[in-house]
Amino acid sequence: MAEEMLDALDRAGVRLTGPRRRLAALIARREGHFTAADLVKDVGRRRLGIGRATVFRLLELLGEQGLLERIDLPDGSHAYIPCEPTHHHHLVCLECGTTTDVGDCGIEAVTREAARRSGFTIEQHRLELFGRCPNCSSAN
Amino acid sequence: MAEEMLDALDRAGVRLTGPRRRLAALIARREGHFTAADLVKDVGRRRLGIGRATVFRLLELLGEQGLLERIDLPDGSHAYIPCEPTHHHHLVCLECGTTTDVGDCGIEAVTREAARRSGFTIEQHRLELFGRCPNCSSAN
DNA sequence: CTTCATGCAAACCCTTTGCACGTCG
DNA sequence: CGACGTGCAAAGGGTTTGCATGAAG
Repeated sequence: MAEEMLDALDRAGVRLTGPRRRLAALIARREGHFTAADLVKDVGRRRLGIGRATVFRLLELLGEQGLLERIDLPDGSHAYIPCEPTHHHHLVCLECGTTTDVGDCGIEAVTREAARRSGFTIEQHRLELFGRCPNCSSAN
Repeated sequence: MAEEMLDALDRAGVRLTGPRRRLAALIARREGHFTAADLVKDVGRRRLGIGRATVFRLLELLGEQGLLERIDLPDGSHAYIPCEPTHHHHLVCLECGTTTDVGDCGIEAVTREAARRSGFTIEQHRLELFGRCPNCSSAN
């Protein structure tokens, strides 16, 4: 997973520096969504000596490559989730933070219908689903 | 429109003070989405002597009443749009900022399908559609 | 060796909070 | 009059930027 990221960065023509390798490893070992602050904390805890700026810069790079997506949590804060660079939507567990991707599920039809009703030309859409993952639903 | 807001605030038991009346008027005369900063600028331009804090506090109040919704633009920034206090989704014109509400459009089926595939229990969803409104599509 | 990346700190937003004063009902 | 609302300034997060130094190819 970390390799996948590094490969993509390599293909994008950016340098595979030490900080980037170490950060990619940190991201890969995360589960579910995480915030930039989480990563910055990880970096500090492990005394990796990587600066805040570098963290944000790598998050942006990975976002451009489609390996990371920034989502907006219901409380308005931002989080990142690792994902495949194909079109999809996110399911976020509100309890443990786990995320899953789902494919189309018929949303095309919804956007077509909305376009018909409104007269808009729809260019992009964002669908985020929040709830409880199988684990957290049954634990409850 | 401003009256609608004031009525709702009244019903909610908050005081209809001068600053709140003036702010409601400013919001009512806006078209499409706007940011908190936009409102703060309006306030300054007209020398209404209303503080930043009051703007944010009213935005929050109106949000609680369901008359205003905070949406996340594709660039990650936050904006507010006036809307009806019923469940719906937003269509945002990327060119002029106009917004429209659309009702269900079949999204229930989509969430059910996503739940089935993933095993998640879905508690809330957010769908935002971005594109061009009839005006801006034809002008092009 | 040249270009690109880094760390640090400071700068910048955006939003919230504390508090003394004003005002609505 | 008493509770609630206000403006101001300061504090607080999160994110970006400027710049001298360091590493990659």
